[in-house]
Amino acid sequence: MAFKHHQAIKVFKALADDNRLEIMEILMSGAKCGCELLDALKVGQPTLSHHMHILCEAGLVDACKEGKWMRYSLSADGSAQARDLTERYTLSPEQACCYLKYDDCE
Amino acid sequence: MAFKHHQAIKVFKALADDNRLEIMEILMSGAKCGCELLDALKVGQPTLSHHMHILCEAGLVDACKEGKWMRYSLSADGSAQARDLTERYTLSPEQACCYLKYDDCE
DNA sequence: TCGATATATTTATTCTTTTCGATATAATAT
DNA sequence: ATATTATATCGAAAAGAATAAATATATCGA
Repeated sequence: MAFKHHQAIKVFKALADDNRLEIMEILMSGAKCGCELLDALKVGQPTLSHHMHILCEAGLVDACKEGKWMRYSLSADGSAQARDLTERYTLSPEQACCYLKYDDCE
Repeated sequence: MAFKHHQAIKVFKALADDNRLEIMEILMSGAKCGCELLDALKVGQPTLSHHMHILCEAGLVDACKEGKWMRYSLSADGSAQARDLTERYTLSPEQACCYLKYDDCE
């Protein structure tokens, strides 16, 4: 990949899927293992594994092995990065007020 | 589409592409017409048109016709929504401090 | 050690997205 | 009117992502 906005794409892509957003929402109530997530979603086990991989690669989710289980939890760093990236690529409220809008537009 | 997280997906998908992030960045310096964007990117005109459609549908960009040109500008509302959505699906700093992390993890 | 459980990997399939070429529309200038 | 410029739409090709079935690995309990 020779993307100019490499990390941003990784994070936004990770968030651009229904199942993965559902996973993020579930993990907000606390860490979960794969089988708990599996119960909550309508996907097969290999598919879940794939989604978790993408969320972890993006840094949004931390995973650690606990015996037989994987313990998945939201990453504070990843969350902070996602917020930073969204701010970087959108208009801040301060910018917005100086941002002229033509009268005959909209 | 029967997505549970419909609007979030639309916004994150819109942001999950290198060319579109580049467009967002360019528009941060002020409104532009299509041909200006075309000069700055390495894509053909129909492709640019497609990307602008996606950004507009997501609400991130406003478009209005000015004679022969389209005038594209960042949307303050869309930007605010993108920030809200990112916050909704990630751990807030306040949550983070109450979010236990196991010692033997990481 | 053997069976059961949790997860990952591989492979193939399907669905979606990106891109381009060709063409259409619309405004402007000559 | 006609040519030119800016943009949109259509159709197809190519690339990428999501899913599932089959299989592999690793841990735990009997």
